[in-house]
Amino acid sequence: MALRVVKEAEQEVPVIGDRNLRGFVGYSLKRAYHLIQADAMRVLDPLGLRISTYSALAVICDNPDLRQSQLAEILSIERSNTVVIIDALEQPGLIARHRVPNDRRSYALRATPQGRRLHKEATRVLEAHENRLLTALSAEERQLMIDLLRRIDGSAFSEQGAADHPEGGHRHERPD
Amino acid sequence: MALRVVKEAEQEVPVIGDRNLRGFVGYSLKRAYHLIQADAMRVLDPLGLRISTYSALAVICDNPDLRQSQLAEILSIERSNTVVIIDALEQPGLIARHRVPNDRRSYALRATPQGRRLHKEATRVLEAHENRLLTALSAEERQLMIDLLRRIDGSAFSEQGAADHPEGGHRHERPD
DNA sequence: ACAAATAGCTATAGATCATAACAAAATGAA
DNA sequence: TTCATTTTGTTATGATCTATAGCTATTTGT
Repeated sequence: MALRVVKEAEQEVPVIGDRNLRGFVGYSLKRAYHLIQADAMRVLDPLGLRISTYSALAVICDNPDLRQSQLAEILSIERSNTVVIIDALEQPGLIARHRVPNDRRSYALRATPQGRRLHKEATRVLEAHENRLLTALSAEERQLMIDLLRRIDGSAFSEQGAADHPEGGHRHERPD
Repeated sequence: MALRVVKEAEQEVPVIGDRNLRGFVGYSLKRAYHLIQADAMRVLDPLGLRISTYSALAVICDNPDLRQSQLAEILSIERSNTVVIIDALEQPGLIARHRVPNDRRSYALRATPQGRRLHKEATRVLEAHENRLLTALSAEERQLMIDLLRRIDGSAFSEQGAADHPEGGHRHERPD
């Protein structure tokens, strides 16, 4: 399964692999994310959830009567993408779109009892999944990692970010 | 500017946001990766590169005469996906597929002078991009992050199978 | 009253990754 | 040698997540 060394003469490629790429945070980030994401997908699949639907369900459970735009902002995704996610949660009856008395445009999202139950179970499953994948890190190191990661995407806005990007920045806000 | 507060009476949703999701390393990983990936894509675009093609170009530059399967293994992607990436690099003349004397199945990948030049420039651009996005982290913290991340995807194989490399690397092969 | 902003929605596309199946070539064993 | 197996590159296809543009209905603000 590892690479087969050329047994013949051949040119004997001196492999240094991805050593130089490793200097980039983004590269290691990508590799680690890919591993975790694939396994999370795997363990969520039997529950009928994907990563995006689990995240949305979790936020909705924790923030009753949330609007779809608020959900989009919390998860840093586009409003348009929340629609299909919400659909996927509403269809099996995990959440419900309730009308808001004073605003007929928006919906108040609320998890159903089944939704809350599934969320609980999915959370357990995901905690087991992280414990399985992160055995190489202590609890302190995991928290440290979370803190470091959070400082990355926290600084996207606070560090004079959103104001001076006329175009081509990370878009979460439309100052237009 | 986190959440938009409802201006009217409304139900005043008490927003706790994604606090519970933040307990998962995977969630913060995803957010941070998404930010970095989007910006990396943006800065690579004018050079005609995507993240996947840059990564492949970098590995090919550092490992002359690499085979496509080896590239796949180093980058942890499927062989089938290397094909289109290699195509995208070969078409503008950044790399070339050379025939291998003793094995007519495989190709020896080698970067052209233009490929090496573009790789150098793209690397500078990406370093600037990381310096811009990671201002919240010191150099030591960035290295710490890389180390922590690497321990995640390093442990993916030592878990049960691949009793190969104790040394931090990935699974390549034995140079001997 | 009416322009502007907001909420949700549809359609579509790009990027990454995985899987299955295939042909040509190399390998290994009978 | 023959022949089954493995390896290499390849094609086709689908899943996931994300972004963009444009649309309708509603609300807001002047």
